[in-house]
Amino acid sequence: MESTNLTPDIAVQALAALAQETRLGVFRRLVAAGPEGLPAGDIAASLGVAANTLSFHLAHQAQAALVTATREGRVIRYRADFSRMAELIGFLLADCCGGRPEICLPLGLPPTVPETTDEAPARSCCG
Amino acid sequence: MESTNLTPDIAVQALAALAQETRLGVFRRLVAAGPEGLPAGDIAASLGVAANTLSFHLAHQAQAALVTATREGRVIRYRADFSRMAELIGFLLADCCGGRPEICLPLGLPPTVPETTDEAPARSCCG
DNA sequence: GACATAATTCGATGATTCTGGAATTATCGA
DNA sequence: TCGATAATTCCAGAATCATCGAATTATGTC
Repeated sequence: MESTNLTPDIAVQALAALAQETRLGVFRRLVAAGPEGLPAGDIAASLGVAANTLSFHLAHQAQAALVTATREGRVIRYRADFSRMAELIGFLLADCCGGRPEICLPLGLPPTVPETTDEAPARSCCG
Repeated sequence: MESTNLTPDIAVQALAALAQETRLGVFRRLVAAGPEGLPAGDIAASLGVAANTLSFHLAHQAQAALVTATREGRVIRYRADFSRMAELIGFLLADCCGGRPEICLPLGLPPTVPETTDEAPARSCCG
């Protein structure tokens, strides 16, 4: 029942896909955009970088499986892939927190599991 | 009551301090070493890199506050700083998980908060 | 088919990073 | 003080990365 854990190699790749100003900006915007994601052009405009520069970074993130791309006519829409992010965080908690994940989970920060597990508002958003 | 959240700039710095093969190797070894940490020389030997190369990477990680250094005679001992790692993970959960941290916490992975929320068992272990 | 738009790939350039040799600093022991 | 050890800083070279202009591919519209 392990949540498939990343290898260090893959973890490095995923970390590198976020460890740069433009790239973290891209990802945060995609996260903020939610399930709809954003067209590549919108991200580029929002960040003020050239379209080809953005493609360069998106390619990295797609390679790392942190984002997905779907063509919609002339537009290519990007979305954050939360499952990969979960794997990355899982790796950090497992491998970088001394075997005690709880010491790296800011106390009471996230309502890890809200009192009522029944209906979480977040559903298919991050498939 | 926010757990001091990292700025994107600082988060990039912390991510970059891990997003490289040698550096992630360093950090994982420090984590595995536990509270005792490791002398710089031991890390270098364990990773098979030159001492000066290791210093270069350790400096990055120290700058990012992910490791701490204490001199012990001729040896300088390094330790992983879990509080910084917690901040990093906190940032990722808050800013990169669509406002719903739980979707990035591999289900039932860590016993996030044991049944009793009052007393956190993990304490001074990690400075 | 011809044209316009969205995005990527190609090519080049400047900047940054990673690495290790050599020199330097700090500590310990005799 | 001298020598040995641990680690860092200094320096240079090679490699990688980030950026953007130009060309290319893919799609939609007329």
